Amino acid sequence: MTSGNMPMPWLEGLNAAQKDAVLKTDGAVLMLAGAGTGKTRALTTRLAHILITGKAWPSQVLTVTFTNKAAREMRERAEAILSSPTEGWWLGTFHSLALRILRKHAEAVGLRTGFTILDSDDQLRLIKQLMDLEGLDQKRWAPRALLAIISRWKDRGLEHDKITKAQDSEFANGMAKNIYASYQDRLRILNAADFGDLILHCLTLFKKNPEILLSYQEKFRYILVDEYQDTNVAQYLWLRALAGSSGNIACVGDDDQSIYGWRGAEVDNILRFEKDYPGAEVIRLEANYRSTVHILGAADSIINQNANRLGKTLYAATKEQGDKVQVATHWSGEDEARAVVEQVEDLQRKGLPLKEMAILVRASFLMRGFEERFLETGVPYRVIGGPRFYERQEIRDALAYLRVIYQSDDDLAFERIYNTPRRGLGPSTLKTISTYGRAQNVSLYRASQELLTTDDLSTGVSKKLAGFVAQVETWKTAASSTDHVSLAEMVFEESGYTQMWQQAKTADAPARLENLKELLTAMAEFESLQQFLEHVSLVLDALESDTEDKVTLMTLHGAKGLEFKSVWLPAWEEGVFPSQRTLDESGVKGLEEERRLAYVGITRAREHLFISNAGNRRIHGRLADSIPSRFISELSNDHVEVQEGQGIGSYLGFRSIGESTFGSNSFERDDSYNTPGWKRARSFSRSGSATPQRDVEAKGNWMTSESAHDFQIGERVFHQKFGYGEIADFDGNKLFISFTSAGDKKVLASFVQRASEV
DNA sequence: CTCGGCAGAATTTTT
DNA sequence: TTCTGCCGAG
Repeated sequence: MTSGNMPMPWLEGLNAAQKDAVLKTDGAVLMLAGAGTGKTRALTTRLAHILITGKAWPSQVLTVTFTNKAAREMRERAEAILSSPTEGWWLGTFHSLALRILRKHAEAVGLRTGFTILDSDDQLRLIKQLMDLEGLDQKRWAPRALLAIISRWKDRGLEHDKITKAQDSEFANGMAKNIYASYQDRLRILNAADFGDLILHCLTLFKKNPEILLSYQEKFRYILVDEYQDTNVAQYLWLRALAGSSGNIACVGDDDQSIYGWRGAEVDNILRFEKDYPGAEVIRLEANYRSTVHILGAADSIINQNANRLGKTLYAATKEQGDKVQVATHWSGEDEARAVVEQVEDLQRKGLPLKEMAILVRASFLMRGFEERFLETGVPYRVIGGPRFYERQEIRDALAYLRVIYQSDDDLAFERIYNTPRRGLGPSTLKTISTYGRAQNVSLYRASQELLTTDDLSTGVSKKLAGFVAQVETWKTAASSTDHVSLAEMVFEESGYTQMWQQAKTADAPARLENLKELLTAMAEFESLQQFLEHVSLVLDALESDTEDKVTLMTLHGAKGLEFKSVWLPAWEEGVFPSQRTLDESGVKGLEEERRLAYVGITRAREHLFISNAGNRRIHGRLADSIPSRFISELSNDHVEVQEGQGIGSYLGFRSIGESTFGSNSFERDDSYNTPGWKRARSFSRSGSATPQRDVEAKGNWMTSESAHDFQIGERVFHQKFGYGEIADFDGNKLFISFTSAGDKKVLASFVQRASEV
């Protein structure tokens, strides 16, 4: 390299392995990067290095991530190093990059320009329609399961005509394959593609048009891939096609963090990298800059139980031994939540900010107990997860309106909104429209227009439908003379959609209105409605503020890539974690994936880690006995400390953690009136200052907090999470409220407001 | 067409 | 326990 003496300030602070990963730009490179080893930094620096040293132009480097968030982060870091904007770069998620290619060659794969992208909701509705058509009983065969089967086929790069007997599924006696075929037919007619198609269509495009593939192979002189362990077969083939034979491809991944096998990810892709790219360089990043010795030791003791791995040992970059991992057994799930929240408050008292703490659970139903406890004690928390922004009902409805205006033959969008808000048009009218449409081979919207000129509809229905069509026509006209944001505002208003939510008396209505506003903000960043619609389903993300000081509550899956100073991993019980269902469905392979999930959870912690289980847990409303997870016994004794004072004894089968005594049982329901949270809540309600609140609902006028004696028994009140209810009793600053849908709860007075004031 | 009441199911979900 | 989807009454 001629640049041997050139100063390279961007390499500063990297360790030897990281520098290696940056400097070996040519040929295939696999970076095996353990948790917390600075892989994103290495990858971004590599990208910057290629550009700064002039090895390629930005347009000649393909950088692939899995999430928008990761893409955004890489962009920001690259911008910081290069101090130049990254617009136009080929840096993005698999799906957005594939879409970018497809938009240029839509006709080559049987789509027309401006094709729409289906999300899971659209997909499911289509599947249901097709199952109806085939006369399949949806009680016997779950549409969701069928959709999953088809999606997995797509993940494996299989088109419907490639499904062999061996790959066919038991589903409805082999009907899955047929429905897959008709599903693809429908998509083509609708001029739509689902997420899987974005990759799959690219593969078809490359296969059928070698010259197009060649042009991309020549264009992309370097390829960089993040989270390689999560790629599915289709994505793997996509990358291989683009890398061509010369293949300057660098992939970063960690086989130990592969936790999306159930979604089609193939750990095999990473395991066989060296075979795919002969002469590939393998670089191991093993210096962990995140966690203490004990935490890494615990993580290692778990992941070591897996047989199928490339093998890599994380060592702590720090000498800091830190605290041992705290392991505790609780009587019940409620006790566990109580204990965890107490620990949270304890650490907060010692000066640790809440945003440095996280509770990571296996499944979202486990969150409830913690949420309730947080609400009761007044500890601010945020839930991460739940439906993605663009998957929310109100967002999808709003988008459907815009799609009907922009592309009136979008039948899925039409179906979605033609009776939302209620206009007295139901399934039977839809049936008439769609029968007509199918006969005349026109879209639902067109069919509606034509039907209005006939007398096939009753006068009442005809009038309502005519009103709706006329409205859409007005908006279409307005679209040419109004900017897209104002148009959207106008549509939401005139359609009565905003009003529908304003009048809704459900607890989440205010948040939904807030989301609609956020949607408008997001739209403003695009130049036109068309541009916005083309990208919205791939790019739109809820903006979450991580500046507020709140405890994070999320699933283990959601936590990948994040880190916190203190982490709690509750509900380590057989059947819950590892999940019984995974064990049943995927056996040892599933168990190993669960174990990797445990590994991911542990390695999120920088300084404090708490692992716990409960002997009794409410699952589906039923109280179930449970024994501690086998993962607890896999933790190395050297790095673990069994917490005294809240255990319930080893009779539950808590077998292998040394001979530690569990201390005396203390089942005392220690009253919650002494905790910092309660005191805080009390001062809040006096001063009326910021009150803890579930994040999504944090914007509203509820801040005018009340204290308990402002209320009367029997009064109707509103609570942001639980909705409407009636006050049954007081207790200090807490109210016992009987909620209409959420049942009886004890909540802080500062959380509720008079129903009449909502 | 709409609303209310009951039966049945119930992970994880980067796009 | 809690949500969804279906069926029957108004």
